[in-house]
Amino acid sequence: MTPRSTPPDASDPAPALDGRTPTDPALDAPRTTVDALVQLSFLVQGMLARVATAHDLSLVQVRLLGILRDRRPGMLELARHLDLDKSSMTGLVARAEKRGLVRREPSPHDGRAVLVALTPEGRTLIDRCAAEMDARVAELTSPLSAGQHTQLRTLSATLLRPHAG
Amino acid sequence: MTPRSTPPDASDPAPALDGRTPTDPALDAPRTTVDALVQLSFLVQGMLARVATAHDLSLVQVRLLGILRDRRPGMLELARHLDLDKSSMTGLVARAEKRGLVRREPSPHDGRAVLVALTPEGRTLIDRCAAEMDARVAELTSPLSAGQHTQLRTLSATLLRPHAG
DNA sequence: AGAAGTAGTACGCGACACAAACTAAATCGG
DNA sequence: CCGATTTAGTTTGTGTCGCGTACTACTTCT
Repeated sequence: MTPRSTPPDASDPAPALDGRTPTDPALDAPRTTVDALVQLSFLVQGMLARVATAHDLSLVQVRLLGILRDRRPGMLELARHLDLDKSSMTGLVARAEKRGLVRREPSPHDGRAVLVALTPEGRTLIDRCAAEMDARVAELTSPLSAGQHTQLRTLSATLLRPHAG
Repeated sequence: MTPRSTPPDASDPAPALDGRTPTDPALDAPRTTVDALVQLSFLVQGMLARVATAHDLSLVQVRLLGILRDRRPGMLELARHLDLDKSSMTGLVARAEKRGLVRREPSPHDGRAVLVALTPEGRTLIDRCAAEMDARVAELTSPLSAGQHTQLRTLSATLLRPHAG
């Protein structure tokens, strides 16, 4: 009864990659680990997106402000963090700037570069938004026992570790 | 050494809600369960999005085609599944139709309704795409032991159950 | 038959993302 | 020091996406 060393279900034919919640009345638990991860990611992202739009922000803008909480990067570094083209940053930052959430300042060391920083209004907004997101997701995990919390953190760490960078 | 009964970290002040992978060299494991879930969701969604764009599809289009794999819903039902406004469906389906991935047919029972179905080309594409997504995410979970696979499925089921519907 | 509800579309708007072309500043090789 | 190259960022144009509003056509209720 040794656990087999191959993942038990990676070749299942029809994973639920559409992000919908199955409507089957009885057995709607994910049948494969892949399904579990995909469905979970859609659930979490949906929550985050809902909170973001409640604050009149897109998810990308939340990520932008979130990065700026402890950094003052240039446009290119921002683009790398957000996995966007540099040309996409211009509009993104411009819109945030027009709303007074963000400030552009010239780099002291590089005449080409622009540093992006949170304004006090931006900080207030992202803090409020992050707190609410935290609350929502915390509520999601509330049915878990303390041991399950630990399990989930451990599993996530294992999955995230090879992708740090 | 009994595990405490309160969730250990739900009130941590600064969760990494920006979806970036921490760049700290040493300790980059998520410190809270919420962080773990959020980071994981961004990682998975990023993978799915990359595969989708590799097939010249958006994530929403993949979800659309995914739903149609085993259904032939009307526009309104599609909108409900995708959490979109019904007016957003028109364009979405129209673009997919223009690419020959999807077919609109009148409902036999309701003169107003339109049923949306996959074309053979659409089925080929979504199958290929889903298989690749499955492979990517399966690769992500490959460092997990068989027991950890089960753990993750169980945890996900617990988290997803209250949100089925 | 007439009133009310429902399914879908049309249109206008803005956000978002990319690619390609461009400007300006830094850096490199000689 | 000077020209060539690289780098940071913007501009412009195109297309997707999503919403709200208004509209049409068909059903359903009474």
